[in-house]
Amino acid sequence: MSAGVEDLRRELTRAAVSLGAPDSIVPLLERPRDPAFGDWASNIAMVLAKSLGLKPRDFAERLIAALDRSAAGISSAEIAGPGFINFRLDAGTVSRGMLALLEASAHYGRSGVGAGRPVVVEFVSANPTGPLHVGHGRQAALGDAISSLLEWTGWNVSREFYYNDAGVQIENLALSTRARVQELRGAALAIPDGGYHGTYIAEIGEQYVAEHPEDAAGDDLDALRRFAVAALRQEQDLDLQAFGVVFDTYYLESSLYEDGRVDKTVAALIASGNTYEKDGALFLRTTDYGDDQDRVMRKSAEKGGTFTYFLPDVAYHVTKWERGFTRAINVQGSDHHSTVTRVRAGLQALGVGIPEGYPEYVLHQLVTVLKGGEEVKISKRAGSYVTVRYLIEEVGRDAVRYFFLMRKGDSQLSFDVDLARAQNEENPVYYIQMAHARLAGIFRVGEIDPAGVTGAGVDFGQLALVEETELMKALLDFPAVVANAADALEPHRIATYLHDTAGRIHGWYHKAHVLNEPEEIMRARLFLARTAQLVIKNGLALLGVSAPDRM
RNA sequence: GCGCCAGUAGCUCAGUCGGAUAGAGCAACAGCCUUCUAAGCUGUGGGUCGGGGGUUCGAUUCCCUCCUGGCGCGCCA
Repeated sequence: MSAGVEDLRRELTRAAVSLGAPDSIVPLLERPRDPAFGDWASNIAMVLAKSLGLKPRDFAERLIAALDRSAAGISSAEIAGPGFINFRLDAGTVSRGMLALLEASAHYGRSGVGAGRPVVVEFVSANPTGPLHVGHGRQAALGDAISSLLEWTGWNVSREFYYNDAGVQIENLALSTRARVQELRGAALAIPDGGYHGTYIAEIGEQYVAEHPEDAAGDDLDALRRFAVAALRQEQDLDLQAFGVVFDTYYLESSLYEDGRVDKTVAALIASGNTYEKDGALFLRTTDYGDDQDRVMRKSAEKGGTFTYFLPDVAYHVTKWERGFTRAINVQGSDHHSTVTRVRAGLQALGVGIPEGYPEYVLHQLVTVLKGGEEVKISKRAGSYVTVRYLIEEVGRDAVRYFFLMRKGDSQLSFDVDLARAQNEENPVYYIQMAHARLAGIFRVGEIDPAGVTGAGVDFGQLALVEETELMKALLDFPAVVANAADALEPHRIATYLHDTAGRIHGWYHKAHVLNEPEEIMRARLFLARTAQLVIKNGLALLGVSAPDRM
């Protein structure tokens, strides 16, 4: 956590408890809006005063009297307004924190609350029926950043991609490919209902014929299916590569059928007594677990007698648990939010000890794409949609990543392609990268090795500008920001923090010259430049965005 | 009809466990380059935090209700 703050929190707790507060009290410490108030503020006196039968300001006074300032690492504590207590950290606390920052360097911001426990983060999980579209892009950026946040807070993360390579949609893919193959031979195009109309299917059809001259008519549906799936998987892999996202595992839906897990799961659910048959179909009593209606697991014979999608989904999540992932996070589009209750219900119905909130879900709102001032409809059927690859080629990987991460997942996102392209010079990601590049420029021009900067001999008294003290405070906040963002599974907090911190760096850079200043000043400012650079670089790394030394 | 998400400056959005004068970028206006990157900095203007009620020392934040928008509610996946 932020250097000094935990000491202050601990000492504040001790003092409050000694005055009669409950042991469980955790004082809230926050940055005052106005830095003139101090470094940290607490409302603890207002929270506790009533239950202790005191006026807030009176209680605050006793609390301050009970504080051991040196243990708390503060130089002053003042009562303000209705009963806030404003604290100022002593100089030693700040300088120790800054030295610890440099010491940690590339590791600064990491913490160990995860204690090496395993967590599986599932994201993208696109069906192999087309290239990745802009919605997958948001999910890829979000899932990867959440994974990084968890890694930075000590979790043992596995990034997983679930492939729906079984079932109706793959059958439709095979049939659509066959229709294209037959079209090549002069037949009228006959794409089935629920099939795929995109022109990329035609390209796959051409490749198939070229590589399978023995089946120029497309009679072998099995071979067509395998070929099309392989081709689209490769396309998606290339998309992910271009985006810089690497998965640890790919889990195939088809394997759940092959190894009997689907059948086993049905049997277990029936044995649990949570199912019933109606109109020839097998239902699971999901209403017992909060769903608004019971769901079909296996269709009636007249509908084919096959399983609905959600059964293999349950079987799949059982494997996550059995593979030792006591924590599982699914990143999905909000259009799938109805599956949340269902999957959890299925896992609970099995009664195998999986906790109620398993898996956790991060749902993001959908992305609309604007182009030429008009919304581009994302439709696989019509074959018209904006791909991840296109966005990357247009505005670059860093900008795409940052755009997808700068907003809360709960907010709808409208990605204006023209604007993103035209915005090249006013893009927030460049603003942040520029802060890093400017700092790197100081070392380059001064011919100083940034890695050689040490805290030795730095006189922190030289860093007395408001821009400098405020920047140091921001830098010392970074670990707490990372921890909070990881806890909330909200990478946009890192983006917001970086933008704010970059602004402080630009302001400082403009005001405080570094090179060719008197020795003491230059040494202190080089130290600040180096530490600020590290924080920006670490933060951008968390988001999967590069931190160039020169722009 | 029911469920989930959202509604904050002209636009796009932040706002942590309820705190002090609600913030940033873009857009607008006025300034700043012989010194480490002007992809930058400084300043100005701009708000019924969707409406109404409630809880309390205090509500953008919590509760209720209504309005608006997106998504979902299938023996599709």
